[in-house]
Amino acid sequence: TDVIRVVIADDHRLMLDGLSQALDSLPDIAVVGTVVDGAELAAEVASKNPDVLLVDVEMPRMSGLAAISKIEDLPPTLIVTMHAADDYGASAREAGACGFLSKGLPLPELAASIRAANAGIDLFAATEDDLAAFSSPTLSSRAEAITDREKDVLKCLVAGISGTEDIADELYISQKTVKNHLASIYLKLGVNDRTQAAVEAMKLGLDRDWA
Amino acid sequence: TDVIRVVIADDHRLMLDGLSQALDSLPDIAVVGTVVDGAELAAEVASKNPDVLLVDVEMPRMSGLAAISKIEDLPPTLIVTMHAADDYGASAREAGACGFLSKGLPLPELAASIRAANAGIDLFAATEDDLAAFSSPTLSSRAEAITDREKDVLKCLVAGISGTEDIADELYISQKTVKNHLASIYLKLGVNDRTQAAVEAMKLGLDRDWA
DNA sequence: TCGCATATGGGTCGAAAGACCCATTAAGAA
DNA sequence: TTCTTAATGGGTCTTTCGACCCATATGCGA
Repeated sequence: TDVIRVVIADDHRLMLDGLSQALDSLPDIAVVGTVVDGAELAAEVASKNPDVLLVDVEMPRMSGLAAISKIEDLPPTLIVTMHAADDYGASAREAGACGFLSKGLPLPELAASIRAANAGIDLFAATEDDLAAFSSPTLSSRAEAITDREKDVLKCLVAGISGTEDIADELYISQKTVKNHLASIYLKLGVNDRTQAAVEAMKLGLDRDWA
Repeated sequence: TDVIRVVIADDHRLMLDGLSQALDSLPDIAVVGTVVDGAELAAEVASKNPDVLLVDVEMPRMSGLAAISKIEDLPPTLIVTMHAADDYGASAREAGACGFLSKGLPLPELAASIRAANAGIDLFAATEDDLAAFSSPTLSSRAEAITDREKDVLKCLVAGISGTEDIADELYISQKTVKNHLASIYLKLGVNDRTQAAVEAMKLGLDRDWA
């Protein structure tokens, strides 16, 4: 599995920059291009050839919907809007979009939607259960085996709680149990000590993605 | 100088999450709290005690301006808005804000504004030149003091070389010298062991920036 | 019902880490 | 020149870590 290449269009730089960096920090998503104006979108898509498009409806000069309807070979496209209502829902579908999202959505759900769109799923027809399947990043296989409690221990590590006793206090378990979880983490991540485990966890983005 | 602790209020989760992560990734800014509703802002400010507030004007239930006017001991506060115009400029100043920004602003300029606000500067009275002084991150003074050789040791840590002996072999120095460098790193980063040092190094972006 | 994995816990023991004391050399800055 | 700092090194001591052995309860799926 390769990273998902995304192009974002939004006239608000703060939204654009913020989203870019947030999505880019996910291990399985790469923002390969951004535009502040619907009129530039077609050219950007042509040159960058992204896997998924993220387009704001409300844009000066040319609306998001008008912009995407001008694009040939439109990649899976998600429309985002300020407004909660699906005022544009129908027209978004007509324009060729495969999903319609509110900016009120939490970031992890946007990420899930991007992964779903990339997988060719029509978000208009999808249920929440369908989306749930894409909620976690396509993790490296090793990390998938990490259990909930082991994640808690890793979270302590990246939070600066590195001593066995401190972790035990934080999680309300005995020091022995902490050691057991750590030993099991070492096995699964292929490392030898908690320092390497913490570094691996951060590299895999485990400090951002898990709940 | 310590990191600038920021609380963000915005009803759009995407904006909130995106901004949080983007700002958090800067070495000198930490997002310590977020609220989706103006009504919750006062409580969050009271509990988190941030250095700077970032507040969206447009919010349901309680507007950003109404929210901050209710807060006692208001920290330096920046108002952000969707609209380019300074429709609210005057009222923002009245409400106690020290700056008024459009969401059309690029992220680096927002960061500069946050640093300026933290320094007690009134953005309403500031010129572009004043802002320029804050364009680069106030390098966490702690990290500045890290010497070349200490950086080498940190690089080993984030590269998965965590054992004293392994580091010594990698750098062609004695184990004792490694321990000395580590001890000095702990002092400068304010941590107690190599695991926390590795995590801090990655959070500060030291794994990307140094040659 | 019979596993199997998860999560919890115990103990022992050798190796490693970290805290404290210290010295020497070389390079710059005052 | 003198003073500071970085970088190298030594020794000792206590605490912690990680490896290995083990047990018990729970829940879930075959």
